[in-house]
Amino acid sequence: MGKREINRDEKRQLIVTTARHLMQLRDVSDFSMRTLAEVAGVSSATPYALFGSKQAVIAAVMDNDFADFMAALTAEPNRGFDVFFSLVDVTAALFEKNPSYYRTGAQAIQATTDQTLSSHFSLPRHGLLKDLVSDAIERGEICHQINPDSLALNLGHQFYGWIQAWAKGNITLPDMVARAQYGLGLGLAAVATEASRAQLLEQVVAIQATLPEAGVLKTKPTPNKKQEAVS
Amino acid sequence: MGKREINRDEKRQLIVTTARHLMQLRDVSDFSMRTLAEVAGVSSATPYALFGSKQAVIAAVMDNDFADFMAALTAEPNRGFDVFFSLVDVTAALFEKNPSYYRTGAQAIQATTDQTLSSHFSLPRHGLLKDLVSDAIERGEICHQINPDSLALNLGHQFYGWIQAWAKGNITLPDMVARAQYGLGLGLAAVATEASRAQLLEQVVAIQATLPEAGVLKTKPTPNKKQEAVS
DNA sequence: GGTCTAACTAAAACACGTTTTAGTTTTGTT
DNA sequence: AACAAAACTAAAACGTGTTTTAGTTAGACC
Repeated sequence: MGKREINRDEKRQLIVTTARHLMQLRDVSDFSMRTLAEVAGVSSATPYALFGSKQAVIAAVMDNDFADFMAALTAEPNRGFDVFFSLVDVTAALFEKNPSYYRTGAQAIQATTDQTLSSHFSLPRHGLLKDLVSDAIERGEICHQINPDSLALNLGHQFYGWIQAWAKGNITLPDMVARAQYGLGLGLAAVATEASRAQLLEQVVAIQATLPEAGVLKTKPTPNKKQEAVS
Repeated sequence: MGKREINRDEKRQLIVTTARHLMQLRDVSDFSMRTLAEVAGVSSATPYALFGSKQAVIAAVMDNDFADFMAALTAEPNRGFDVFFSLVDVTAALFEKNPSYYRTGAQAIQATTDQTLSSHFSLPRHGLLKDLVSDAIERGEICHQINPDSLALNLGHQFYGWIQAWAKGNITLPDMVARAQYGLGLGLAAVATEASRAQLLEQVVAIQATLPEAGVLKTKPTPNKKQEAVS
C-alpha cells in the first residue's frame, strides 16, 4: 500500500472519528457537513470525495460498531429462544449508553436511498438472525418447514422498525424493548414446536401486560423546529 | 362561516388538489414547494401559512384517501382471517393504480417528525386493525388472552414497514404483498386458537415458497442521483 | 363609508446537502 | 530532476425546505 492510499485512509479515519464525535454531542442531534469539514480541518468537498454523501459518512461511522454489538451479544449465554430476547436487550443497552449517536445513525440508515449502503447494514445483521433461527430449527425448537431466511427477514424487519420508531422519538427505549420482544415472541411462537410454544406464549402475554396503549403517544411539545426535508 | 373562512378553505382545497396532481405525475416523484406554489398560482409562502410544512400538505392530500381505502376494503367479503390478507391485497391494488402518488405519500409520512401528523395517519388505520382483531377474538379465532390493541399495533407496524420498504424502492409490490402477508400470517398463527392455527400455518408456508431470498436486492443501477437530506 | 385586521403576496434570505470549477499540493514514475 | 496523475482545497453555485420582511388586498365591524 503506497503512501497515497495510506494518506487517504488516514483522512478517511479522521473524518470518521470527527463525525462520530459530533454524533455523540447531545443536544446537537444533527451535524452539518460544513461543520464536520470545519472541525476535521478539511475542505467540505473532501468527505464527498472520500465517501460520496453524508449518509455514507455516517454509515462508515456505524460500521465499527457491529463488532461491539456481536461481542456484547455473544457474551450472554444463549439458551433456547432467549437469544432473540437478549438480542433486543443488548441493543437497547447500547442505545442507552449513547442515545443521540445511535439515533442519528438509525435515522441516516433509514433515510438513505442507496441500496448499497442499506444492504451493507442489513446483511450482516440479517445473517446473524438467520444463524440463530437455523440453530433453533436444528435444536427442534422451530418446526422444520420454516425457511430460516424468510423468518429471519421478518423478525429483523420488525425489530428494525421498532428501532426506527425509537430513533424518531415516537416511543421510549423501554417501549422499544417491549414492543420488539412482543413482536419477536409472536413470530417465534407461530412457528415453535409444541414443546416450546406454550412457554413462549406465556412470555408474550407477560410482555403484553407491560405495553402501553397505542395512540397514547409520548407527549412531546414538538417545538416546531425546522422540519426535515421530504424528498 | 364567514366569507373569510370560505376563501381560506377554497385556497386550501386548491393547494391540496394541485399537490395531488403533482404527486400523480410519473417520472416526477418529487415536487418542490416552489413549483407547487407556481402551479397553484399562489405565493410560495401561502402553503406554509395554511399548512405549516410540505409534509402537512401531503398529509392533507392523503387524508382524502382513507375513505376510499375503507370502501375498497369493506367491498370484499371478510371471512375469518382472510380479512387481514385482503387488507394487504386491497392496499397493493391501490398502490398499483398510482404508484408515484402513494410512494411520495408514504415517504412523506415516514419522514415527518411531527407527531400530530403521524398519529393523524396511524390512528384510524390502527383502529381498523384493532376492530378486526377484536372481531376475530369474539369469533373465537384468536385466543382471548390477547390484547387487541397490542396485537393490532404489532400487525400494523409490520405492514407499515413493508409499505415503507416498497416506497423506498427496496422491494417490488408483489414482494411487499408476500412479505406483509407472511408477517401477518405469522403474527396471527401465534395467537390463533387450535382450530384455525393449522390452516393459517399452511398459508404461511405457501407464501414462504414465493418469497425471494433476502440479500437478493432489486438490482437498480442507483444512478447516483442527488441524495436525499438526512437530518 | 371608514377603519381595523387577518390573509395573502412578492421577494429576499437562511441553512442545508451536494456539485462544480479551478487551482494547488502530494505522490509515483520515468 | 521532470513530469503526470491523483488527491485535496477553497469558494462559488445550485436546488431544496422554510422563514422573514414589508407591502397589499379583502372581509368584518362600527
